[in-house]
Amino acid sequence: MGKQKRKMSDEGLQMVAGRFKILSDPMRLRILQCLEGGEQSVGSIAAEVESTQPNVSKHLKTLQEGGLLTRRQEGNTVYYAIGDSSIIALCDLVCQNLEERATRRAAIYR
Amino acid sequence: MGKQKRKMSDEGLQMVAGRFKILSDPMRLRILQCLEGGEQSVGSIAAEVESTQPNVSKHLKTLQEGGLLTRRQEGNTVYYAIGDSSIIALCDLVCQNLEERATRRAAIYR
DNA sequence: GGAATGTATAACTATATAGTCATAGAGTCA
DNA sequence: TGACTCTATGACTATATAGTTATACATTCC
Repeated sequence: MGKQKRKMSDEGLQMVAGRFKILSDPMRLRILQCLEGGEQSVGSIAAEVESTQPNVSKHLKTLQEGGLLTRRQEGNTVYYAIGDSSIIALCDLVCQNLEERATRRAAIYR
Repeated sequence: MGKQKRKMSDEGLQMVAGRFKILSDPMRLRILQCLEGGEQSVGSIAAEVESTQPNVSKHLKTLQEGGLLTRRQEGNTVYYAIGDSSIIALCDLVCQNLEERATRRAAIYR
């Protein structure tokens, strides 16, 4: 019968949806993009994404609690880094897909 | 310098975030899962996901406008189907990742 | 101790949206 | 035409959350 796919449980769906939800905010994506270059402090991130420190702090918490970031405190400053590189791959996949769609659409209206 | 990654534009980030947002709801994931078996009518979907017809209709609209579903009307009934199979791959990726994380965590507490 | 710095949090506002119920639209069939 | 079926939409409620401002907390340095 080929690959038989079982339906996911409600908790499973909730978890997957939650994962996507974390990635469904432009500011959080900017933060992730910002951390692609490597570990960075909160203040440094806030400056780079051009947002306020409290706002960035909240997003960082969301990302870390979701398991996407690691947190390391050194003295007074806190450094965050990407803790799950598969996330970047995921984003790239979506980007690629959107680009394809755009290209196809452009081709139609050539 | 290896692969030099350019920062995405604000619109780009918005688009990617929007894509993730569509997938960030358990009911919509259930609907997608329901359509993995093939094209189905609105009523049939509503029954399978155990929700009301108006609610399912609204989610279907969201999914279709996001380019994830195709819509086909035959007489009185409307059939939706998965229009972008890469979405399923995306969900599977996340599932896989979550399972790995769970397994790893379980291994720690063995 | 006290000032300064870096981060987290609490309170609040504004906005978005999932779900429900009622109803409109549209197609089919008698 | 009228009854019936299937889908879409409008109005509404409840809930979640992004962003802001002020402030607490913690660490370092004098």
